[in-house]
Amino acid sequence: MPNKPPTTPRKLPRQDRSRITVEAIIEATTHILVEEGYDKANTNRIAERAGISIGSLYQYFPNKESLVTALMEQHAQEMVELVGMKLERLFDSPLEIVIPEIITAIIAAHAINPRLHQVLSEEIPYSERSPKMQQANERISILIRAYLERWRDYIHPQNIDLTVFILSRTVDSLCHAAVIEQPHLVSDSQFEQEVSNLLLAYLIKNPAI
Amino acid sequence: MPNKPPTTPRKLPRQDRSRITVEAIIEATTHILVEEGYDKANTNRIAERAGISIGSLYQYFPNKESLVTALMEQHAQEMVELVGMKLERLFDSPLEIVIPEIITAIIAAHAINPRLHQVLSEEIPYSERSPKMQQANERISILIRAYLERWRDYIHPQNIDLTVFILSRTVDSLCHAAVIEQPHLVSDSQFEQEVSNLLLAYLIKNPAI
Amino acid sequence: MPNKPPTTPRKLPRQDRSRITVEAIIEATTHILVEEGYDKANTNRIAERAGISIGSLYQYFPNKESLVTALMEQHAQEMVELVGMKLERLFDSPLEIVIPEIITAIIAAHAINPRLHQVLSEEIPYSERSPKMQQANERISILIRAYLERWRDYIHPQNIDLTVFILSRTVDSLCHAAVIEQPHLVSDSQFEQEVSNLLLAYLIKNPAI
Amino acid sequence: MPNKPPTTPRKLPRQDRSRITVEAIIEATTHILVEEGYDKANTNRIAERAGISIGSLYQYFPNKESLVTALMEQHAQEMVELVGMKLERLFDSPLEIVIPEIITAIIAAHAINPRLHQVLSEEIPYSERSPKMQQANERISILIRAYLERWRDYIHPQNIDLTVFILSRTVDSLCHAAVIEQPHLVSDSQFEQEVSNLLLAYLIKNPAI
DNA sequence: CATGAATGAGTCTTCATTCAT
DNA sequence: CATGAATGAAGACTCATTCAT
Repeated sequence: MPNKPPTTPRKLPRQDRSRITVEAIIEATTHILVEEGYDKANTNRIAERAGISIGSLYQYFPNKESLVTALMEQHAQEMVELVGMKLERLFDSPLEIVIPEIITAIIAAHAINPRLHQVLSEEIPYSERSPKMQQANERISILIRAYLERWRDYIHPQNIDLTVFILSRTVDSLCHAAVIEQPHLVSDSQFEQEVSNLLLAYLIKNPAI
Repeated sequence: MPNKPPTTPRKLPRQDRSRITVEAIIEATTHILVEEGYDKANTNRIAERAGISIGSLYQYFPNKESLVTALMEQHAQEMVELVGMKLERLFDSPLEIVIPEIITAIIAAHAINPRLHQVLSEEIPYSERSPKMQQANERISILIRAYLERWRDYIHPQNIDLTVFILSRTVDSLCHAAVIEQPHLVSDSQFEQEVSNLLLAYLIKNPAI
Repeated sequence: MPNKPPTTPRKLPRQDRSRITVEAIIEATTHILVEEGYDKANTNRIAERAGISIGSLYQYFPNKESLVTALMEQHAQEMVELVGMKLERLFDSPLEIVIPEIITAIIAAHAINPRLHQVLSEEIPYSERSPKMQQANERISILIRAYLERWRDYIHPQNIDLTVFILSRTVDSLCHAAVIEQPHLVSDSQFEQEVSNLLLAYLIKNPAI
Repeated sequence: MPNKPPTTPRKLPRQDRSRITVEAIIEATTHILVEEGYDKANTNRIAERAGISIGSLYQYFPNKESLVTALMEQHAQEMVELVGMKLERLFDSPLEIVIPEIITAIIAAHAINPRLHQVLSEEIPYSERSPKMQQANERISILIRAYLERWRDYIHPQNIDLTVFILSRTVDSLCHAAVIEQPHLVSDSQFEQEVSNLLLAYLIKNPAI
């Protein structure tokens, strides 16, 4: 296997001017990705859109891939923080409270820039998923797992790892698909209600629905 | 908007030799896509792998996109047939029978060539999803809908369209993710059991689980 | 060590048209190298000069380096043939005959396109010397060695390997430097005479000069 | 012809700090050239290695070429001094003493940093040879010439200019090639002996070898 | 209808050099 | 005088597509 080029940003911006540049690059990458899609996007246009020279772009990002990676990691980080914050605050709240809250939050997160999420999750080759993203997903799994352990007595399925997998995948894919394919569902509390029902019916021992 | 190039094959192969050529091209496309991924794949290599000249490839497919589209449509068609066959045969069987059967079948379909399914669903730009695929998905939805209507009295959720959406998405994404990320789950009947539980618990009125 | 890109031509030209193209590329490379030097030379200009598109150039040569390598190997091959032919024909002639003949021939070879030889030997990074060139030099050494063994009884120095090294280096560097730095020497039989004297005085046992 | 940029250092370092900086730059250039070769070397990395900013580098050297030129001139100067010192001290010593001494000294000079000498003599485009270097070579020729004149009566070849050319080229190329291609020869007094024999046999009238 | 040589627009990336701070 | 962010021309190389044979 050839040693892959790095995807970590080249240098961390110290001065204010640089930080502005890096932000402009990220913003431009987002914009171009949203407007053109992954494989029509090109670094020259990104630089142009960012209002900087192509050389400056390469001062901060070693290659095209690293631009996308930065965006994906940023998104993954936001998701970790979102779920983390919710679960921390609601650690002692029962499933009936937590599940709808998280669904609402994740839909909201996806709805901020649906097209970007779509490009990021549907068009980026799997090979560009960075270790940092794996870690982010890992951390989310750990958070969910801890919560499920806390409420184990009230939960029907016994294989916790499998449950974590099913939960996280189901929520993510349904929220994603809703935002992309059925945007009208997003503003519809019925959708959130039904997804909650799906998960609660599965999870809860002796459900009283 | 620039008038997009066609994605339908240029001519239907009437003669045997042509059909063989087309099949070779499809096979080669599959192979290259699996080995290299979407954006490392190129038409010259596909032609080479198919054992024909690049010129001949363009005799049958007007452009690169149409190759991928053909593959995706073929796959979509297989899925329609799969679900269609199951539901037709099991139209009068209750959910407890149908759901596990379909899950098993879909997992099996994904497991035939997991990497191909991955490339097809994760790396192909959305713009290349053809109308035919939409129709295929549509038809699956119609089949599921019909089945759910048939068993409406035993089903808890009332918004059938929404239920179809949730069902199809959940099954597809879980099976897909299982095959790709947790291949060990595939040969594990527990996984199928749990996915069935997830859906049955949601769907069935007064479940007796 | 990263796996270096290949320097062998991509495909051997089968059709006449292709052979003409390859020849045009070689000619253009020579021309550009002579006119601009190694690091001002660029593939786009070479293609332009060859009257073909840049794409065609890359059909036959996988990268810039391979263009130069082809030229160097061609030159090395010519040198092997030159020395080989001379030594074969003159294998049984004494040093007093062979040395001047070879010097004359090598000067003539260098004088055909002095600037090209200069660029090839002075500006090409050592790293681009291909195995084939090593072999060519090796073969020349073997030829010289065989000749020296044949005439061993008349030769003063005893360490043949060292003598081969000294001989080949001296002839090559003097002829090269003469053609480049003192072109007026080239048409001057005195120069050849003196170089011959240098080597003969060294080699011949009990010289009668 | 475009007016070529200057290759002389921008300002002579009067203050100590400046001289240290210039030396650091030269050292860094040497290091990068040795490690990376001429055309992988770049000014940013040289500045970094020198521990200064790229801006400061351009304070002392007007362009990349001038860095290399400074190095080459330094090297040429060393060679002049080396040969000058030897010939001055040994001006009245006969060839049998002088030739081996010079060969030993030149091999030693090449052996200090073989890779640097290689890069300097094999990879630097001819266009970057500065007038100062020509002068240095000129001065060496003058020194050798003076010595040969002094011992003219004992020397066989009559054309002194040609002899100077042959001598200097032969010594330089053999020492260079030995150090680069046959490093094992360097520590071998036999090599020096043979090169001496080569030259002495040529030069000395009625040799008594 | 097959071939495959040819095309060239398009893309990533480098690096010598400048100049505002 | 030092800094290092910014510049952008330039160059290597790819690949979908065409078309003469």
